Amino acid sequence: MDYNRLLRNSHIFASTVREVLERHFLEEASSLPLTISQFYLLKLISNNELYQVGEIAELMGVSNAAASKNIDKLEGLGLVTRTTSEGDRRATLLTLNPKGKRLVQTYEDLKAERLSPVLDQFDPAEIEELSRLLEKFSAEVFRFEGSTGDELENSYCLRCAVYLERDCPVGDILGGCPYNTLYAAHHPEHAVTEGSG
Amino acid sequence: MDYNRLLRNSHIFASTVREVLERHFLEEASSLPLTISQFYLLKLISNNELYQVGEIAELMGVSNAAASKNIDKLEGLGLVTRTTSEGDRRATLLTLNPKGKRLVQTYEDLKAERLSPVLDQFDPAEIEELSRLLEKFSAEVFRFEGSTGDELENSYCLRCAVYLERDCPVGDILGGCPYNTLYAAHHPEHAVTEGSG
DNA sequence: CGTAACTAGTTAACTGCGTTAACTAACTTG
DNA sequence: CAAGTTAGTTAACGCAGTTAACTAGTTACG
Repeated sequence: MDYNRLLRNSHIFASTVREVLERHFLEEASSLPLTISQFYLLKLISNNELYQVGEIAELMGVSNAAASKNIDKLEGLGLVTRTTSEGDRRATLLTLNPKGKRLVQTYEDLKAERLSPVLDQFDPAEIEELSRLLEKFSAEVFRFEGSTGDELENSYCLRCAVYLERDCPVGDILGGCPYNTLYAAHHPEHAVTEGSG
Repeated sequence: MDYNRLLRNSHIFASTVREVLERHFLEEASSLPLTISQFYLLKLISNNELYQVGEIAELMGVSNAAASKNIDKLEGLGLVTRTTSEGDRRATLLTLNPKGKRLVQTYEDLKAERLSPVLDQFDPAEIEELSRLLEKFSAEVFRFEGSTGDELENSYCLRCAVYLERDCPVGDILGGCPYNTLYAAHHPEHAVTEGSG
């Protein structure tokens, strides 16, 4: 049955992404005992240095306390550095150490290398179509979730900031993705204007 | 860039499946404090009663101890019942109570209802194509993982038994999916013969 | 047959990551 | 400048997983 087949393949795909692309490739790229979450944190900082602890917590969908403890660990491993912000001395800014930069790069390189033969099995048109359908499915799910009465904003965190581009339709439906909001705050000169989604 | 777009959409899709279809729909279907894993356990039993504790542990990719503790919890909630096997008095067989059956059914109904308007946004041909591409991607990832020297069998658990059909190409590549193996043990009369893909 | 080796399951001690609540320090407001 | 707010850390706890030790039942074989 089509419906069951789609559900099964969706589950298997989701598990494959998490277990192989996210967990296993990370384990291969580094012998450090990092969880997927901790590596996300690293990637977030590598995308945009000078995040504050609270911003990181929001992008990861966890409490400040959890973010702080994860940062303790990454700092202990020599991957990131805390600096007190000059402008607001309560705030702690995060930067990536060379060791952290190298780890992120090693992971990205390994993933690209491992995925390359996989993607070679697909037509470019198939890749395009898969991308489109994945995006459409996610967007439609949230569109209808939003119409069942629940508050959509802040009720889900897909931890998508790690991969997010500024014009992400799923993020838009989710009620202004936090990445966009923070990006706008960090780069006021080219904030995403509303309605551009 | 195509590659990044595919990675981003894959991550978002994977998170959507996990956070919405698996976690949120479950929370909506029941106020019981069940984790996704504990609900999988319930679904496994609902697919095939009389599993043993160790079989459940293998299908879920966790230790016997963890499976046993999860069963404690489900038993405490009145969802499943342990029975000592007649044939082998060391073994504990698991059956679903009416309350457990109802919970699984409520979740399935709710998921079908919520997904129906989502799927209406797609052509049947698009659904078909999405299913095919999801399956192909997962299968190709594991095919190449298998060729990098690591032992494939037992190194990943996608917890796919919950959704698995008997002829799953991903399971085959993973080195004989545990579901098939156990299915054959439980139903020797129509075991999947090797080479049947 | 009867002991040795194995197997199924549970329990105990521990780890790791999350939570909320309490706290400190710094900033803002009037 | 005192009152209230905000950023971050720390403490106490919960929950799900692990390995190791244990109990009880089964199998193999001298």
